[in-house]
Amino acid sequence: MTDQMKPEKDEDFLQNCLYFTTNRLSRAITRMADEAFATTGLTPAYGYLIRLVIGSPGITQKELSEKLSITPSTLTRFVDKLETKQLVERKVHGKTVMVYPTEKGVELGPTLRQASKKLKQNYEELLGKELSDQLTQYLTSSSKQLEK
Amino acid sequence: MTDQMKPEKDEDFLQNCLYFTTNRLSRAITRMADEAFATTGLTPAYGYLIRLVIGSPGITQKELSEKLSITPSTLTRFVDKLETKQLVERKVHGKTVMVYPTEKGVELGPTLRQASKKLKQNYEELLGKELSDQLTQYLTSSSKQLEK
DNA sequence: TTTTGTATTTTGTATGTACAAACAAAATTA
DNA sequence: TAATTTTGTTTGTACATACAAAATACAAAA
Repeated sequence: MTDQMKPEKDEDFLQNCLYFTTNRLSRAITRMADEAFATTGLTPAYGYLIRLVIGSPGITQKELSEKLSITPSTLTRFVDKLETKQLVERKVHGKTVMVYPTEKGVELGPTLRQASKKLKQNYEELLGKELSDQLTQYLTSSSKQLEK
Repeated sequence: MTDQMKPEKDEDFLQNCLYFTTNRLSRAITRMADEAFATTGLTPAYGYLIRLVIGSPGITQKELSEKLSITPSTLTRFVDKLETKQLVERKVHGKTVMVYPTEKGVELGPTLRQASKKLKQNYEELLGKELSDQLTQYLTSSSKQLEK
């Protein structure tokens, strides 16, 4: 296993970098996810946000931003948009804001779960269930460690 | 191993979704990468682009967008900015554009490699070399499969 | 009660990125 | 050679996202 056997390719520094490879996959999977969610009228990020709200009506924005691992400012914009579409509503309670699903929001729940399911089927078909699961698990644990 | 033993948590649908987990890690590692590259005056994406140009002077935009797995339109914007900073220059050749590093660009090379190295050290410290390497490899092979 | 601190949210601004459409050059076909 | 198709690039526009600073509101101390 000498150096002559595996010549260093020019672009290896890309393939070996976690930053690059993560973002590369992010672009690919986001494309797939957008497609799978096209029928819902929402992008996947919003879909997941609504599902959290449906699952815990009255959840605060703080909690939402933590569960989604996005910054509070981003969350504010997301909720703004969902409120405009009348899928959720805010109730201010002192300095915290609680978010509730509207009836229309609740009705969207099954459609959203459906889209998630289709997305999962799509990528599992390309990657295999093994790799998908393994990768997903690694990603979660790595995120937790890096977020500290 | 019955259902009572592992109660489904509300937010499991997030943790189990490759779309979500990938983007979550993407946000975390991008934050780290931005820090590591702060000294270079460029964000990591631009840094890698320059390194490719230094490694293959005259590389076309098409090739660059393929190696970086970004769309041609995004690449155009990147090269625009690097040209403004006088780190690369374009030479139009028919309908293709060839990109060359300027002297200033070449000089930046070592600094960029340094930053990449520091980035890698940083995340390996948090994740361990094992996991980092394994994950990176999985990410590359998954991307290849999903990009088809 | 006023002040001072702290936590939550919002706003201003910037970046990376995509898609679709426009454009321009080259290659193919008639 | 003229017309058509393909390929590479650019531009317009939009979205997810972040950070830093401002606003808001409660809590604790003076």
